[in-house]
Amino acid sequence: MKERVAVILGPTATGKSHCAIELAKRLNGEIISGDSMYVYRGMDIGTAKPTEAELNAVPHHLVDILPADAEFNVVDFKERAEELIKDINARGKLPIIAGGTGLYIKALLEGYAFNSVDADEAMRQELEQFTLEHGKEALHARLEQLDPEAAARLHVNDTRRVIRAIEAASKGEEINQYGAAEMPFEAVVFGLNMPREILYERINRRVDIMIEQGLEKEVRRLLEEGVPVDCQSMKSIGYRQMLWYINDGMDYDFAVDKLKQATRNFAKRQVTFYKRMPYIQWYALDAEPNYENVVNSMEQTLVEKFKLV
RNA sequence: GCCUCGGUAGCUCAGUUGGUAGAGCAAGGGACUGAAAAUCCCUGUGUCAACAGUUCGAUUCUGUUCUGAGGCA
Repeated sequence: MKERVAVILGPTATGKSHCAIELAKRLNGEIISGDSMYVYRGMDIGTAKPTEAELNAVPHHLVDILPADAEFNVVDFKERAEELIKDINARGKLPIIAGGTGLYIKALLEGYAFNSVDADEAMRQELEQFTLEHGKEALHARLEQLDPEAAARLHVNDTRRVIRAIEAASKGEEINQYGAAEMPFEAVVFGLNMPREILYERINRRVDIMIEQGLEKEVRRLLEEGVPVDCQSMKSIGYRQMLWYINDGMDYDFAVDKLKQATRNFAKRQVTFYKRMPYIQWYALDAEPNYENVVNSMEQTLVEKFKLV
């Protein structure tokens, strides 16, 4: 018998967290965050993390589990999420994954077969240095020697993926491109989306709210706490642009515009990614979404599918 | 009122010694298997301000008009 799991995903600012919490209250659920940035403590405003009250309303997992300078990746997520799903089901509750990180959720639901080669920070730095000195073509040529198939698939300029492929190949493995033959879960996957224009307006508004809530202060506090500017979390949307202002002298309003723009671009990338997840049941929302109806519909679907009482 | 310099892609501009035009940014589309809020790829038709004149042909030259900036009164 496969483990059951409900999922709510969608581009940023569509109201995923809200729906997940409502649904969890009604169906005796626990929420597993499927968001790559919610894991970091102290990064609340810029990640649009649910409020303290919301987090306490229903059990949440994979939120605030790591310091801001820690590393976290899709494999960490997959392992932890699998464990949590099993555990929550075993306790007779419903696991609900809510989040926007497409790769995390896709890898989990489709049972991605990752190879066994861990991220090797030293090697990555060395390869980056090599690229600076000899160029992207030379780096790509190295991969060509080790794994011609991967080299053919990866663009010369996509240094990040080329480095990962070399990292794996140097230990005699390849970057896998396959998942489980069939879905490892009894999953119901909901997607929230809205017309581009409306979504963009919501994003712009949400960034304005982040600014009012004190995003700048949050970033300055992280810096004071010694979080390095080049760590993973500080390169994410919101933090990166605030650093342009704080450390690089960019005009404040310009940085805020760039932040809005980056979020809009991100939302578009998310939607593109979800197109490769054909099992998503989409809810097309409008400017004033009636979340009550959406949650009712989700609840009904889950009750039928999982035969809940 | 006069003089000067402008008005070309959503924005900032380039350019055509007259043969209907191209960069950056924005935007759109796509990829994605251990950094994914990351990383990368592809895509440029627009009354060349309007009208008239010269010309085989005008966005390009000439004139007028509208309009922006600066200068002089």
